[in-house]
Amino acid sequence: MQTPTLRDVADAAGVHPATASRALNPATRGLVNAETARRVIKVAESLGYRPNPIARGLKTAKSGTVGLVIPDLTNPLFPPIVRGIEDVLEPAGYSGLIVNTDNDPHRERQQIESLRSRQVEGLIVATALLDHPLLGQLRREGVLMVMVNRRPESVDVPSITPDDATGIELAVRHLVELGHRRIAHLAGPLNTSTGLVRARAFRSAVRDLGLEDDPALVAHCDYWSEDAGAAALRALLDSGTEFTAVVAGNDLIALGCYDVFAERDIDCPRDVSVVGFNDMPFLDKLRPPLTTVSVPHQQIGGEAARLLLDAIADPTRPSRSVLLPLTLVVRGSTAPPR
Amino acid sequence: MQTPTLRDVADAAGVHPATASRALNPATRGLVNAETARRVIKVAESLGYRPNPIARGLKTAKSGTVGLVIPDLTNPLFPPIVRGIEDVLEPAGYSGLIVNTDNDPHRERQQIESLRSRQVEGLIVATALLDHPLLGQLRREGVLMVMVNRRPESVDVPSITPDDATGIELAVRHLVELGHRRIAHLAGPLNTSTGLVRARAFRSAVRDLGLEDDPALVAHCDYWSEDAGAAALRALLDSGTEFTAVVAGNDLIALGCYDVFAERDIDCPRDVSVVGFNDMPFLDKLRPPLTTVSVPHQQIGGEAARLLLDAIADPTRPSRSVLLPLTLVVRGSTAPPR
DNA sequence: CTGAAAGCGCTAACAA
DNA sequence: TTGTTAGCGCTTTCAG
Repeated sequence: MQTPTLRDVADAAGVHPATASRALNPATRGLVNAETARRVIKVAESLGYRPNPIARGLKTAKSGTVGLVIPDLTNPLFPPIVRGIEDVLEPAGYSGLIVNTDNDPHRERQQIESLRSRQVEGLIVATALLDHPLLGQLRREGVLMVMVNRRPESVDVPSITPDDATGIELAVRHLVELGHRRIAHLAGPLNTSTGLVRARAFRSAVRDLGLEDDPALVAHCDYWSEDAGAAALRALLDSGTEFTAVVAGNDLIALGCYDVFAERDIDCPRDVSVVGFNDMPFLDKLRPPLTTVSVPHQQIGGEAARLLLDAIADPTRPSRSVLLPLTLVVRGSTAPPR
Repeated sequence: MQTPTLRDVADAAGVHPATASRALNPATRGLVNAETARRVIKVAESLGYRPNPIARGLKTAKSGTVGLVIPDLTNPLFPPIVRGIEDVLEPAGYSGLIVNTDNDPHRERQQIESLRSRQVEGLIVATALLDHPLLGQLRREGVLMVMVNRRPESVDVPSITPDDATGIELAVRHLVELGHRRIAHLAGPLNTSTGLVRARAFRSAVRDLGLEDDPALVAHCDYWSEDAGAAALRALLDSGTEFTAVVAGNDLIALGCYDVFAERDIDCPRDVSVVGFNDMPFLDKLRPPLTTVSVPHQQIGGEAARLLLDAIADPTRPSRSVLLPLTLVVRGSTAPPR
C-alpha cells in the first residue's frame, strides 16, 4: 500500500477530510470536538499517516525550506555555520537547501534563482562579495534575507557578524602586552567586507595602543588562502620592513606564514609571532600551535537562522542585526620578541 | 505583482495553460507547434516566469529532492562528500536535504521520517552504524537508498566505498619497505564497518607481507577521535609491547598519537612512525606532516549521487556497488626505524 | 462543531 | 496541434 493520505485517514475515521485536517493540525484542533479529534489522531497513527508538506505548501504558499547560500562547503569556515543553522531550523519544522557559489557571481545568481523557484521562504547568505547589485534587487522583490559574516553597506538587511574589530584589537593588544612594537598585518582581500573591516580595525587598534601606524606594515592578500598569505609575507620580508609579529587576516593566511617560516628558516615564535583569525579545527595540532581569534561559527549560524525565522513569522518587523563577541585563544605561536 | 504562474503566461500568450506547460517543458515541447512554442517561451521570459517545482511535484509525485543522512557536518570528512553530491545533483535539477544524526539511532529515525514526509525521492546515507534494523525496513518499504563509506552486510543496497583494505595494505607495505617489522594498529570502533574492515585488512596485510601477526599489536579505540586515539596509544605503550610504527584507523586517531608523543617526549618519526587515514585538510601543516591514505571524498559523493539518480531513473535496475581506489600520501611522519 | 466546495500551480489523459 | 477536464494532497472559506 502507498503512504496513506489525509483522505484515507478521514475515511477510516468516518469524518470529512476537512475535519481530519483540523483535528491533525495542532493550531486548528480547538475547532473540533475533542472526542472526534482523539479518534482521528488515533486512526492517523495506526495508519502511519504523515502529512505531505508539499501539498500543504502548495495551499499555504509556505515551503518549509530556506536557502543557504555559501561560497564553498569545503571551506572549514562553513560547516559549523551550516550546522548551527540546521540545528535551529529543524525543530522549527524547516529545512535548509544549500548551494555553493564558489564566489562566482554568475553561479550565485543562478543558484539563487533556483532556490527561489523552489519556493524557499527566505535566504541565509554567507557569500562575501561586497556591493552586490543582486542584493538590492532581491531586497526590493521582497525576498527575506539574513546576511552572515558581513554587514551590507548600502542595503538594510539583518545581519549577524562576528565583532571583527574587537577581535583584531584583542590580537594586537595581546602582542603589545608581550612587548611587540612593530606589528605587521597581512590583510585579506579588500573587496570583501571582512578583509576591509579587519584591515581598518588593525590600523585603529595600532594607533589606539600607541604604536606607530606605518603603512609599510600592512600587506594585502589577493585571496583568503595559504598561497596568498605566503606571497604577502614574502613580499613584506623582501621589502626590508622590520617587524616582530604578524596579525594575519585569517587562519589560512597564517598557515601561509608557516610555509614561509619553514622555507626561510625563521623560528616562530622566537623570531616572529603570528596570530590567526577564526580558530579553524586542528590549529592546536600545528607546530607551533596557532594563537588565533576564535569565532563562534555555530552560534553565528544559529543566530542567523533565528533571525530569518523571526522575519518569516513577521516580515514587517524592523531588521535587527547582531554583533557577536569574540575571544582570543592564546597558543604557542606568540611570544615576547627577542 | 506576485511571481507569475503558468496561467499568467498562457493568458499573455493567448494559449491554454496546458499548451503553455507543454511548450515550456523541453520534454514535451515536440508536441507543440514550433511557432507557438517560441511565442510562449518568449512571453514566459519577459514575464520572468519560473515554474513552481512544488506544484509540479504534487502532480508528478516527484519532489526533486534527495535526503543526505550524515552523522555530523562538522566532521571534516563530510563536507567534501556533500559537495561532491551537490555538484552532481544540481545539474540534474535535484537538491539535497541534509540532516545530522550525531550517530544517535533515535535521532536518525526521526530525521529520516522527516525526510520521507518531505517526499525525498531517495536517500544517501553516510552514517556508519552497522546492522541497522531501520535499513532493512526502509529497503522493504521501497525507499531508494545509496550507502556511502559502508557496505551493508545483510541488505542488498548499492554502496560506494573507499577500498579500505587496499588502503591499509598500502600503508603497511610502505612501512615494511622502510624497514619496520613491529607495526601496531590503532583500530577504530569495531561496531562501525569501517573500523572492522580496516582492522581485518591490517591483520591480513601484516600476514601477507610476512610479518608476525601479534594480537598485542592491535589496540581498539572507542571512538574515531583524538582522545580515543591518544588513550589507545597510551595503553599500548604502557603494555610494554614493542613497536616502531603505528597505522592509525583514521587521521583523528593519528592526531591523538601526536598528543601522546608530545606528552611523553617521543620523537616522530625517529622513534615511531605514524600513518593516518582519510587525508583531512591541513595535515601537511602538522609537525611532522602526516603520512596518510588519501580518500577521494568529493568523488565518493559524486558517485553516490550518480548511483542514486540512476536508481531514481530506473528503480528496477540491479543495485551496483562501487569500490574506489585509494592512494598513499607520504609526508614526514614516516621514516626508517632506528 | 462539521461538511461542502473550491483552489493552490501544474501536468496528463482524453477529446476535438 | 491544441483545448478540456480532472486531480495530485491539503487547507480554508463558507454554510449548515
